[in-house]
Amino acid sequence: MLTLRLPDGAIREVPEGALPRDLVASIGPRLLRDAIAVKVDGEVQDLNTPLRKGGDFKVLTEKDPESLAVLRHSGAHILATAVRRLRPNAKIGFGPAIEDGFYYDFEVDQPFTPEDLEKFEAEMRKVIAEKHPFVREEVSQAEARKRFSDDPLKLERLSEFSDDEIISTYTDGPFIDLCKGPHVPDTSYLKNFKLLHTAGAYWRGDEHRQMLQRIYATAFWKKEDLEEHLHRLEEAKRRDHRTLAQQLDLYSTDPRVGPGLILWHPKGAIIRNEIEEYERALILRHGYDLVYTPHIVSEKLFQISGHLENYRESMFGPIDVEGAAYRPKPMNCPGHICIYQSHQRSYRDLPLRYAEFGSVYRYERSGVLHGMMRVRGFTQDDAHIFCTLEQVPSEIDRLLDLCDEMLKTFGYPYTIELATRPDKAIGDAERWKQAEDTLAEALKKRGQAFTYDEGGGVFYGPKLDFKLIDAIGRKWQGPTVQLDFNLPERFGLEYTGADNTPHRPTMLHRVLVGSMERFVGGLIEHYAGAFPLWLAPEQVRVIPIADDVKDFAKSVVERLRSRGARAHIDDRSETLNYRIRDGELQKIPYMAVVGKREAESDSIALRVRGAGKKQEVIKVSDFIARVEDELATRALKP
RNA sequence: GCUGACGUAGCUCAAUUGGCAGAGCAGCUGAUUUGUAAUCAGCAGGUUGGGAGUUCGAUUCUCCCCGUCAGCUCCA
Repeated sequence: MLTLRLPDGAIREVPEGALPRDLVASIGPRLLRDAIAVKVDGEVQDLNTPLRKGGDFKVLTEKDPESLAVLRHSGAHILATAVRRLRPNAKIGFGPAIEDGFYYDFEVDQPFTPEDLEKFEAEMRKVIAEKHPFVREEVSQAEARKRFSDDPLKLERLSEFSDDEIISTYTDGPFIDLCKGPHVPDTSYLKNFKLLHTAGAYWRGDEHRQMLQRIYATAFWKKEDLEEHLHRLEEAKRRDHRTLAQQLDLYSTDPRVGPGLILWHPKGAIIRNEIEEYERALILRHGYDLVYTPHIVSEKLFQISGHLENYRESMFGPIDVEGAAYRPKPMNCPGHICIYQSHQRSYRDLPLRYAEFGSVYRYERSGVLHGMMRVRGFTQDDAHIFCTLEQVPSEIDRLLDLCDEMLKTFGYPYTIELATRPDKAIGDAERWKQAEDTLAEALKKRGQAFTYDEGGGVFYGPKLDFKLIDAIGRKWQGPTVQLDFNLPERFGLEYTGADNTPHRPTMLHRVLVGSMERFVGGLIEHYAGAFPLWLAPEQVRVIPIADDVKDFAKSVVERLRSRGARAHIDDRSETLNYRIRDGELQKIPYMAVVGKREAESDSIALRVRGAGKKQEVIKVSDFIARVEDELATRALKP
């Protein structure tokens, strides 16, 4: 007998092998109707899988988040069912639920076209209407091989099962799949879904193996949720930094320059420069020293650092200089280390914090390049902190302050992950544990919530990853702080301690924005191109209604400029409506319309971006004060 | 790098089965002097991404290269 504990504390005893369906029915017929699956001892299983263990027992309905993954996984089977009907020769790969939906991989002679997707979707609706039950069977290896004799990909997976593993198959009408489940009771449960796109995907994610055709799709319980999801995809498209950057004239690329290399236009450069100036002031306040290091350096340096050994394939090739090999730098750390080593260092010098907006070049495979987000040349706001082991906690504490201040300025909420020892790691386990604990301690001490990213650390040390959450809820890579055991060893870094003997300093790598290119790209999407005043390339556009107030308009521009605002006049001989529209499309934060009335009272009719016709007439002096205040505080909103 | 799709004026897009490459916006010139999201007219703008091939004839068909996009893989 199995003992099951229901959420209300009630205890049920059922014989081993009993079906959850029957137990749910005995709790209530209404509950059975709503039941999608059950959770036993923390594990989700479907209603028709025999119970094998006792423990906490919970019936999952549409309300439980776990049930959505079950629905989506079943959606993948239904997709495969439809594909198999229309393309009987398609070999099936895997079809799991993923974060926002599900996919299924097929091996086919002819790749899928968008028209195919429409047909598959129509066929899926038929399968759904036919209301095939998902039937689970547990079978022997031999029986399974028979059932999947025409599916080489499944046979490959079957060969990996150990003898004591349960092999289960699921059928829904005409389709059978090797699958451990769980599934919804029948195909009619899938109501709100959409096939999204196709793409190639390597079999088992291995680029040396054949490429399968993947169909991505999504599904939700409620129609509104599906629509909201599709709307979110639209919204992401609307905010695409590549489109917005073109409209706003922020950057471009040029095949003559080379793919993945960004040309910052004047307006984009203003944004970047504002960020750099802000950050420079910020880090000077936080005790950093600014340094500069060369863009190409002798390859020998990267032999010492180990970059050549570990990242050779993503470094640009050597440049021959009088017989010596030089490389564009992929990292700034070796240069900073050389500065450290330019003197003998005392414990009194530490911590030393070297910061640089360092441009680095990394070879990225052509297929991964993406706007400003993934490029071959970018500028890191890089810094390296050299300190004693004892100073690490206080340095981490400082860094957390720094990151928090910066992320608030840009209006990003964030979460923190502590990435621990990866499989491929140097240094002993003891040291890793100690370093991880140091980081965790520093976080806990200030009551900072964080999660662990097990095995996510870099080979030379654990790290803290800040994940930014943007305006439409997407996560982005934010600041990172890494502890490094490797480079101080490799370069033989030393400082003289109070005991007059040499000691090895500890090194922290940290970036705040990371790649300036990626960060600005992210900001474009976060703000949907409508930058807060301090970042806006053009902050105020002054629009004289007619030529007779042009001089007054010019004086308004001059007064704004003299207080540090980026103001321009739009005195083109276009209609007022035309110029207003242009200003809105360019997402200018403030438009100051001036006519006779304003000129006579030294005021402006202020139009705030996005506020439409709502406008107020204010004195020029008041407006300047308002702008100055907003700039000084780097206000996110007017 | 791989799979698939795409590449026509600065931008967004047209162009029957292979038959003189077009529009809107932007630009320039002129007129218009405007009270809160597109004033009117004229002009100019192209080796149809590059190269080769098939053809009487290629934006259209074939091949190679370059680039872009969706993914896969990768990301110190």
